[in-house]
Amino acid sequence: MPPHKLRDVLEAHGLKITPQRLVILEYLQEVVGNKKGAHPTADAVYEAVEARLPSISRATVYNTLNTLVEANVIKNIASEPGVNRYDANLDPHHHFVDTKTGEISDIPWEMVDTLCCTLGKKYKIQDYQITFYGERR
Amino acid sequence: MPPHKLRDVLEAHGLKITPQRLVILEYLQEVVGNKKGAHPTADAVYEAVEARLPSISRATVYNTLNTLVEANVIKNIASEPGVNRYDANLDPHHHFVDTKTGEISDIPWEMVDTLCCTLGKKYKIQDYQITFYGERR
DNA sequence: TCCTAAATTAGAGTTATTCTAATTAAAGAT
DNA sequence: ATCTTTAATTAGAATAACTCTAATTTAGGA
Repeated sequence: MPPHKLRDVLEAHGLKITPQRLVILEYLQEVVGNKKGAHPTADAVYEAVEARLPSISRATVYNTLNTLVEANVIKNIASEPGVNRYDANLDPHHHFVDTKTGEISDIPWEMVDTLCCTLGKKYKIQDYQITFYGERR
Repeated sequence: MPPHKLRDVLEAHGLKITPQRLVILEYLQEVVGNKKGAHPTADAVYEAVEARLPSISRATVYNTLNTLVEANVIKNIASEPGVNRYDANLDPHHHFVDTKTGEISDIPWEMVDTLCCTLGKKYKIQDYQITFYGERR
């Protein structure tokens, strides 16, 4: 995604445009779809952006990630217990965790047949996330 | 579950029977199905068992929870990013996270209609977990 | 009862994340 | 273009979650 587009994304969500936010969002966009490194942890984001903007602080990375999640610019995913990962892919999708390698990949929404629901009577579902655990063939 | 049953569970999985393990497993079994406190974090388990066995160490709680997960006596659940919760309910089920209150409840397997899968060709699925986010009606 | 491997312990060490309070910078108004 | 205000950024301290270490205790088989 070109830089002016990134700016538009931030602006559209009422967020101030700063070099730190641009570089973090740029990185998150870049890794979407990568075989490795998609769904980075906060620390992985810090490592990556620190190379591009050496003055950046850890606190800024954490703050920015939280801000982006709250503004619905990125998502926060719970793929593994105790681990906090981020994902700039907002297309509806699920996740597949390779139990051998730990690699996490996206499962397109359409790949999983309609899932429904004796559920709607008791709960108002805002979102749901399927996490598959297994091995690639 | 009566104490001798708990012993049997540990024994059946090749684990030594210790007072610490009994009290931790007992607690985990007790809270299954509770409206609040089911799916406790390690710290919540520590707080609860420390009242019953004041000499118990945090390290033992962490070690034991890991041991029980590895022995498939309990499960480790990834309901929220960055949070590690434990669940002694081994019946197949999914989870519902109330986005208002944070309360986590079980969704029985049958409550969700058959979910399948253009998936089996590419992936060998060992397990999957659906996490619903929303509000109770 | 004895023996040995495994479990438990307190506390130190790590890692992940948040807080604090001072400094800097974005962007609307002049 | 400059000023002003408010929000963002910063380094480092603080906290939380978890693991490691090395000494001590204990379960359970011989």
